[in-house]
Amino acid sequence: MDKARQKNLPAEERRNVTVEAVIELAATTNPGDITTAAIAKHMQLTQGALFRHFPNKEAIWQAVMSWVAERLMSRIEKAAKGIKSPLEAMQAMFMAHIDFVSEHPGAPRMLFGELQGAKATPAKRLAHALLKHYAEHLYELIDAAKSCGELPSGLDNQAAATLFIGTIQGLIMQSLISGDMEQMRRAAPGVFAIYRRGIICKEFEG
Amino acid sequence: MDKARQKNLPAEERRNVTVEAVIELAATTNPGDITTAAIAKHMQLTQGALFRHFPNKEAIWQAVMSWVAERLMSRIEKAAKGIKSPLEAMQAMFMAHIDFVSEHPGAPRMLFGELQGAKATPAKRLAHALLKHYAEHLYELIDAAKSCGELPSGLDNQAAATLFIGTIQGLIMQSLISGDMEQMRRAAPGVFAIYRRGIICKEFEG
DNA sequence: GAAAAGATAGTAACTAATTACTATCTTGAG
DNA sequence: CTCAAGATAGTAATTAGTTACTATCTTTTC
Repeated sequence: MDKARQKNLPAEERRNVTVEAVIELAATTNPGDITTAAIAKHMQLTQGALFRHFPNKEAIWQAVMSWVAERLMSRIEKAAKGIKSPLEAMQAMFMAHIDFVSEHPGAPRMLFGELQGAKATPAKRLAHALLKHYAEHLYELIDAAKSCGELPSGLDNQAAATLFIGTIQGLIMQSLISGDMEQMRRAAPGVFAIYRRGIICKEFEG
Repeated sequence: MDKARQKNLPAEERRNVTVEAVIELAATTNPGDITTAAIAKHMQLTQGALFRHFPNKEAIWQAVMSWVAERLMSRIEKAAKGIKSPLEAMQAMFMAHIDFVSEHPGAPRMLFGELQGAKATPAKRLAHALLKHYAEHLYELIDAAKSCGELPSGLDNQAAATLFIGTIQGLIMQSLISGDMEQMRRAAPGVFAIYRRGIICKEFEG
């Protein structure tokens, strides 16, 4: 089980362990402050040994972003799958996302940290692709909901999608700040209920 | 005007210029990557000279956080002042906040960057205080809105406040990611409209 | 025994902070 | 007013400590 403390792991396994180590470290450490030495120490390895499996630090971050993108999207798509009502699917997607980040607090921190950087690293490109993929999925659901009358056709698609993602990002931010990831799980249902009413309700315009 | 390129500024003025330099740098650079050398270069000063006005780097960050807290809160309070309707006041507050960060993109980056750090620096304490102050202001407005019937008494106060702040944070995040601060200004009204309907609307429960 | 994985011991570049020295401004005595 | 004396602000060079990365030797595994 605890591959992290094992020695002489095959290369691919070692790379996986490295990615997990980074995610774990990112849960409590600012991503920019995570050094290769800290990563190595966390997996009971010497610092130089890391470079047997990654050509440079950037490659490690790329691997981490891939990990996050794959796991997050698969979780979300699995959650929404098979739900006929688009609105219900959106809610399931929302909750699955919250679940994921409360299990892996380091994941959103890596994402945000990477996206905030000015320079266009390969890892940043991966993060961008993830977000784009996410938004497309959302647009489809919103359009489907309009088609079947679950959402009013007059709803501003972009605002609705922006607020969906923004709501999650806001929840994450506030949990990161308070240091309590459970807070996010508790607050999520009430917060989504407001969002839901906001996009459904046709009244009170202006 | 351009005090930044002037030499032999009085100490207080030089400190102000330093804070502004940091905010400007933070607009395009990850706060953690801002070095004292970069700050000094941006104000046409030698690196060592900075430490004639600040005992250490942490003191610079403290000064920056104070700057952000003062300016942001004064803007918001001024915007809400004199508006009788609590709901209208909330909207004015929202827009003032968006205005502020689109003028000073570095400000939220410093805030988030500092809050994400694990260790409790003095700057982080300032950031926490700002957020607490902000939330209190919000709670008062929500309660007032309930009292005068603008918001339903059944509304979940905490969820409403969380989503208010979260919505802003989400908008900021997405603008930071796209690198276009104007996007935030454009998206803000539509996004707030959804939020507004969400907290007003009593229907569609469950 | 050969190849893969890890340990050890570096290096060059960078960072915050310090220091000895210089330039500029301010002030008060003659 | 004037100009020396002190105060203030800035420079250039240097420090100790980190960081990503590398070269070489050792161990493990098949």
